[in-house]
Amino acid sequence: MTDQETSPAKKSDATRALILDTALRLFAERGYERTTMRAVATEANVSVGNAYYYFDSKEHLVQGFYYRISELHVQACDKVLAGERDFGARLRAVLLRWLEIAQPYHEFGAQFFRNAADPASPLSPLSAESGPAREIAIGVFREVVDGASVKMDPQLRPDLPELLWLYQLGVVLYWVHDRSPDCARTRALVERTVPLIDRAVALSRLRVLRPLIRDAVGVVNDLLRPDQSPA
Amino acid sequence: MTDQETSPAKKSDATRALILDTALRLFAERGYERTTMRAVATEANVSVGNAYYYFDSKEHLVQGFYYRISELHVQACDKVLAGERDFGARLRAVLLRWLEIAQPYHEFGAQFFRNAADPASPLSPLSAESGPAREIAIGVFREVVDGASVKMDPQLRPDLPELLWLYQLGVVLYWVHDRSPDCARTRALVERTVPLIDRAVALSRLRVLRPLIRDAVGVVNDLLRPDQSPA
DNA sequence: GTACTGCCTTGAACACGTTCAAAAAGGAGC
DNA sequence: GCTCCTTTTTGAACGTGTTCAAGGCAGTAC
Repeated sequence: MTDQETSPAKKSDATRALILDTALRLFAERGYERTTMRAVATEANVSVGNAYYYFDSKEHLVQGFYYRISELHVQACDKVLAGERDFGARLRAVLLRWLEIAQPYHEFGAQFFRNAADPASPLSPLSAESGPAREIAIGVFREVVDGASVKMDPQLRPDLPELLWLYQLGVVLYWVHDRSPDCARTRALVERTVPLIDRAVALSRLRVLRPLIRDAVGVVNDLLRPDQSPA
Repeated sequence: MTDQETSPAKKSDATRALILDTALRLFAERGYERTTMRAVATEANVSVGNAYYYFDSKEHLVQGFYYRISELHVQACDKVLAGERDFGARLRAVLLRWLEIAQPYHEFGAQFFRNAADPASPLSPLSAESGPAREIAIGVFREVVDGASVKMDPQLRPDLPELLWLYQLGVVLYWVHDRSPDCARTRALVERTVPLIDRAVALSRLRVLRPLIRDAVGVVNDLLRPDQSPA
């Protein structure tokens, strides 16, 4: 229940990293279910118990995946966002980039989200333990918004990155279910919903809509803030 | 992978029902994880193997829960919806009623949604196997819409029930995470989001919003229809 | 050197979901 | 009654995640 080694990293790190790398490789190769802890241990040349010394459970190995994807995504987004100023185009690029990066882990992604949906799991994107990774992910969307030339309800702007992150969560959920070749359907979802969001954001300036938006943002702030919700 | 006894019900039904009842009782008493198949079998006075003769897996026992809740909810909604014509009030009543009915299974609900989020699982609310139960659930929202005196974009009306069902899925997801006493936070979420939806539906008649709504409904129809999406 | 202390490593053992070959219990036809 | 076939029932055995008592293996103090 404890031991979230994010920065202190006391325990010998070489072995830890070796085990994690081995696990992620096997997950990608065979999928999550078909990768046994015994196999991970054997391939990493350690004992089963030793793997459990570094990772509290098989699920905890998955968190490495979450971090890795986030890192790669942030890197990739820096390049992708460089020349583009249009909000919709920026959002689209960021989402499609994520899909590309995560593609090798597609089958495995199902298991990831199975855990993520379990509130008891430390892997839930809303859990305190996922806080740092979540902040990074939301940061990408802050970048998308801040670097874009787009007019919108000023009340919306500070919270839009978080809302976009929630939207991405939805896209990922769809992606996880997606069995179409090369996940074409998920890409279609992005292509069709990004313009909708783009237009909705622009429309947020309409006077009639403002009170609605203000209240909606209020609900998100009061009840959906990860740090205080709902646990 | 087969054997979804929904209507044919060849196998002796008494034993099957006994096992299911026992399981649901134990789930409610001890939670899902702490209820072993051995315990279910013992309490139901059958052998472990026999339980597996009637239910392909422990997860399949959970589907019984899904059906039971749906049934109770539909029944309860008939009464609740009788006198009320206001859309917001109807929606609110239906959602709050669900929370009351599901309350005894709150801890267990976590496990339910863990399964539900797994696309490979037959328990996913979007899966073909959950089709009948889903239709019933959406039917409740159709009833909410049809019996309400509310003006809205006519393009929206046919799809609104399904959208509301998706919204309820979100509420349930929140509820599953909710650790506040008596799930007060989830009830607060309902109290605050229902008026928002009520206003949003009313605003759907605005000319400027119509194209946006039309396209959004189109996306839902093309890409979120359970029967063809995304699998 | 020896002893102590704290980190690391081990693999056997445990718990629980699941499978399976075999046996029991019905039932149909005679 | 007996035979043959299907449905149901059994419990031992298997696979896998996880735990744990025991044992190395530093490094430090003396």
